[in-house]
Amino acid sequence: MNWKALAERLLPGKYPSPEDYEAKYPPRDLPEKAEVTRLAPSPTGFIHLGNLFAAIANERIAHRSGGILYLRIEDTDLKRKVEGAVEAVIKALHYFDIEFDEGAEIGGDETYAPWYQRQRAEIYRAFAKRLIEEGRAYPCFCTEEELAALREEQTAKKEIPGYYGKYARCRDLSEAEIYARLDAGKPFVIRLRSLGNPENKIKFRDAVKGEITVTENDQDVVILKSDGIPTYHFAHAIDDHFMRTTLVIRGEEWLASLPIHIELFDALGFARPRYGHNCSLMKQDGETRRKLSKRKDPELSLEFYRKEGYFPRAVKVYMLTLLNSNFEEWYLKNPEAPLTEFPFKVEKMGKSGALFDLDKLNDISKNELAKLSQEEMAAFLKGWAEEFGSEAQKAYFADEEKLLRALALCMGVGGKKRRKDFTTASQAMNFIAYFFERLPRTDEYRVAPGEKRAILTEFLETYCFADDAQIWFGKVKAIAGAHGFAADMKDYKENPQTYKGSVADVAEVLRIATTGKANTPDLWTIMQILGEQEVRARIGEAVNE
RNA sequence: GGCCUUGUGGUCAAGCGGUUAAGACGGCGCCCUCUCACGGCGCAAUCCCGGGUUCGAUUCCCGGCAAGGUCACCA
Repeated sequence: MNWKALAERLLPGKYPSPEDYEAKYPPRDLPEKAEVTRLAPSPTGFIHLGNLFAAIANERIAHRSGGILYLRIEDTDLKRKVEGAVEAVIKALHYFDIEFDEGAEIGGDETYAPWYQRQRAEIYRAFAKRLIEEGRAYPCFCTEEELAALREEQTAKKEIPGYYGKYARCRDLSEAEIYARLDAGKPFVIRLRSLGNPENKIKFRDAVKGEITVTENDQDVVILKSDGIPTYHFAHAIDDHFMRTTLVIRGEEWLASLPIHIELFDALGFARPRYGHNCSLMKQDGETRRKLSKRKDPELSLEFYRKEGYFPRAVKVYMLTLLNSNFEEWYLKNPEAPLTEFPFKVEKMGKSGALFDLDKLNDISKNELAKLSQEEMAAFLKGWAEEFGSEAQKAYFADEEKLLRALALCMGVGGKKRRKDFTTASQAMNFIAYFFERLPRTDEYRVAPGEKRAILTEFLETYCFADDAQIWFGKVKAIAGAHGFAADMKDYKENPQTYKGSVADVAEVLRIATTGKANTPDLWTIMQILGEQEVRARIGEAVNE
């Protein structure tokens, strides 16, 4: 077999040599321990938590080590392409403070460009041609139907499905057979001629899993599709070699194809990068759990968190607690430190998939929001309201002074005694809404309508808008006493039967009348912010309601 | 089914031959208290199973079992 001639027939023309490429994409000039990592999404435009999860790991590893994080777009499958997807990825990750050093739509060092695989067709073909010349790759003319039939046959016979060994029909086609098909214009793909034997086990050190065993590959995988575009496996080997990736952090779904990649790197004569296969985020699905999926879990898209108004740092903190088991402890000790100071370690990454826990995220969110200053909170809420809020919510920001007072006095925002009532911007907006609008009552009065009217009327008649909280509450107590409610809680608890209720019930009437809700922050403060006129108006309405 | 990975409370997990088996979330209870929230205190709850090795296994070995992943001209 004249492989050289066949290679020329299959991929005609002159291509640069491997040495040319080595010179064109030289090793990066970086400090010794620096890691080059990458994110290599396909441009579907859909990013979810799992992508963010991996992105944070890659980003931390690269930047903690003084290395590079780049963005490569795996657009070899046209069917997956969505317009504007790359920008969407960059924007979504930017929201979580993940910045690339180079890559698609980023630019940076042009040495390793282009970062779209479609634009790198030449290099893949050059190496495919090389493999054919060496007899390590060959054309395959099998049609999809033939392959499907083969798979069926193998499955029926309970054999391992795939294109390998005796099933690799095009593997040993004679020269005459090959040229006959070529002359007939039959389409073909290029396959790797695998030299592996699955009986052989390889010990492999994975950066996150540790020592693992892999089985040698024996599948003659497709490296160039019939349109001349590489498959993932082939593109991965070439790109990660020439983009000089040092550590490939990727989802563990890739572990199964690691044998292919090992053989490909060897066949190509490239030194392998190190690999770290991180576990995937899981979701409880009925009785079992499964990997988060794009199809089934739209609520786990990053967009969901933006819409709800989760604070980006909170999501990041949660991801970090799942990513590095010692992060949580570190964060407890260093609540104010920038996240970038955490000594992120690949080895500390979990080996088994964690169930996504919304309760935990919510807890973190509350705490993160409670750390914001008034200005930060206002800016965050405003940004959210502008994009996702109702007209009314946008309007809250018109009265900035009231907004800041409400935030500070009632929510404790900016102070040391913080409330943690809300986990998201949308909740926060609902929580402060009664400062700006007269909301329909959401809670029922517990006291009888007559009692309610009497209490509210007396509140309006007596001077109850004192600028001192103690005096104000003294008045409320007085009203309670006058109407047969216990003014003192201890009294009430000791002799509940002597009273109609307690001052708590009286306060609740006032609270519902002015805010519509039975549960709010300190009522006196709320009244101060609303102003006497507004309070009188609201209570006046409530009397006759 | 083959191959690979993983198995500590409901969840995330520390631990790596001898521990009262950390901590966090959630749950429950108590305290604080005009409601809620915050805060404080406390409680319940875990080493997948079976064999070894060992004076001693959650930790090491083997075998089960279970869960997850993967077996495309998709990534």
